[in-house]
Amino acid sequence: MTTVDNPKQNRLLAALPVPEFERLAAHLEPIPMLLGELLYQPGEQLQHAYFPTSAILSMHYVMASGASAETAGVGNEGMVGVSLFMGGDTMPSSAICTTAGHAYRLGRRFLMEEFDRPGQMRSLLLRYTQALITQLFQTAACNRHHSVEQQLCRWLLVTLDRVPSGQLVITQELIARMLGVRREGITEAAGRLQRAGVIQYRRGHLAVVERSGLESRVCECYAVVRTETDRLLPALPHCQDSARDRL
Amino acid sequence: MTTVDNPKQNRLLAALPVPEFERLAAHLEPIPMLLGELLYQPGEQLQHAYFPTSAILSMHYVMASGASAETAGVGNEGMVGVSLFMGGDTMPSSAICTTAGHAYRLGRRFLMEEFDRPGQMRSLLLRYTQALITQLFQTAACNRHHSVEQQLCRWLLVTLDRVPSGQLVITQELIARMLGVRREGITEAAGRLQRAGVIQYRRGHLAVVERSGLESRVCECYAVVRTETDRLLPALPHCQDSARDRL
DNA sequence: TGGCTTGTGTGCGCCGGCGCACAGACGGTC
DNA sequence: GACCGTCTGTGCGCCGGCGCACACAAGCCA
Repeated sequence: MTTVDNPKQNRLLAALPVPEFERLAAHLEPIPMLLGELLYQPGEQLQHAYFPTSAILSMHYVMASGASAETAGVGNEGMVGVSLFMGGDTMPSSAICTTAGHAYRLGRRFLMEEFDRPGQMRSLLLRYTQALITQLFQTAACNRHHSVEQQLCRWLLVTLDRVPSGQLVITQELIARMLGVRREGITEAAGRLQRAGVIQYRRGHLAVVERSGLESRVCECYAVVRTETDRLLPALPHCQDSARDRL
Repeated sequence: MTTVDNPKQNRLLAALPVPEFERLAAHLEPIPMLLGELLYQPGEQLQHAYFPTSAILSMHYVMASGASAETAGVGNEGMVGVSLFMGGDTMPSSAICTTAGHAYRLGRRFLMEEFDRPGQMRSLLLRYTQALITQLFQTAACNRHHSVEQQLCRWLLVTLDRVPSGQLVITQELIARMLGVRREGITEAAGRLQRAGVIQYRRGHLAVVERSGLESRVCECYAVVRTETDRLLPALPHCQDSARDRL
């Protein structure tokens, strides 16, 4: 973790004009996020919004039967806690950390104050919410129509966009739980990808070797969400540099 | 259609305080909506927001393969056009009318003006957006884990909430396209429901005979969305009366 | 009435994903 | 180095949903 800890690695925070950023900066707390850490549970009143920089968070729904499904992932392009400014306070979903890293959190009160003030923050948060809605739309359709292998490729690509090194620390078991499918299904699909030279893995570690292999196998859903997110949210300034910060 | 045409049959419009409602009322146009009518297509800039009173609208995603899936339905509790005030203007989905009836539309400019003004409208629209997000979450999870029969029951219950008479004009073919499943799958599931005395249908007409039968077969998703929507949005005043307007 | 369109019922074979069971392999720990 | 928990590979049988094909019925129109 040699990454310089900087709120501006989050696309939303980085897009704020100086005065708004300064106003918030005093209240942003850097928080190390651990794998599996629970941010909120269904119906729980959130006390903070979380803006990931290097961490990856995930919004889940756990069914009565215990089966679960990730419905949206959140990386440095977004935040967790839309219900704070949407007015509902709570959600029937939960959020956990799926890749350890850093995030900044902002107290509920400060977020609301900034949201209610005319300025960039509100517009950014709403645009992000629309990107989130797009992701949910696409996940719903993808769950209905696409194969486990396609969904695995999509998940890998999304994760790759957030972890430029392509070195993931994750078990097949966990990926399966995120996608809401069987662990063996992931073993098989990942085996095919490995034999094709697209990825390589060993016990809890997965490396993407050939991104283009994923791109040729993935369903359209990846591109739709990515394009829409890029359309809605400003890019990180010098994003290639920040991607290299870690080297 | 003996229903009195009144914007206040829409839960969002009905919840506005008098001055805000009056300000908007001048710009609300009553629009008859026909079955199958297309409100917008992917990427198309919406010129109006639509607030259904008796019509039912549906947000869809159509995949490259032609397969489609309804991701959210919109009745008199909501509106179509969140992208207008979320700031993205367009969406990668489309919306069509699935049950003929009435809606009120509001020009883009008036909606934005009202949204930018401090008042109830913004808060209501945001709370509705959160309800929509809940619906998308649940649809994604439901598509992953639940059977066609359960999803059919869910769809019928949601529709029933919006068409209190329980007399639907719809073909199995159309239901199948909405749920993104095979027509034969609906025929089989509907056949089981009919044999159990829960519904009754003939060529393009479907009547719910015993609501409790649907409730005992449906998955949890129906209740989650309904509870959350009721929590987030104010009820229609005298809603039982308005439900009886049609008799 | 007859003929046409459109919706519905049913019977295949097929395949993807599930649930279960168990063997092997890896990588920590003592 | 031996041990053990965890992760991964593989082989079943099963079932739900798909795709296709075709028969039949209902309603519409001439």
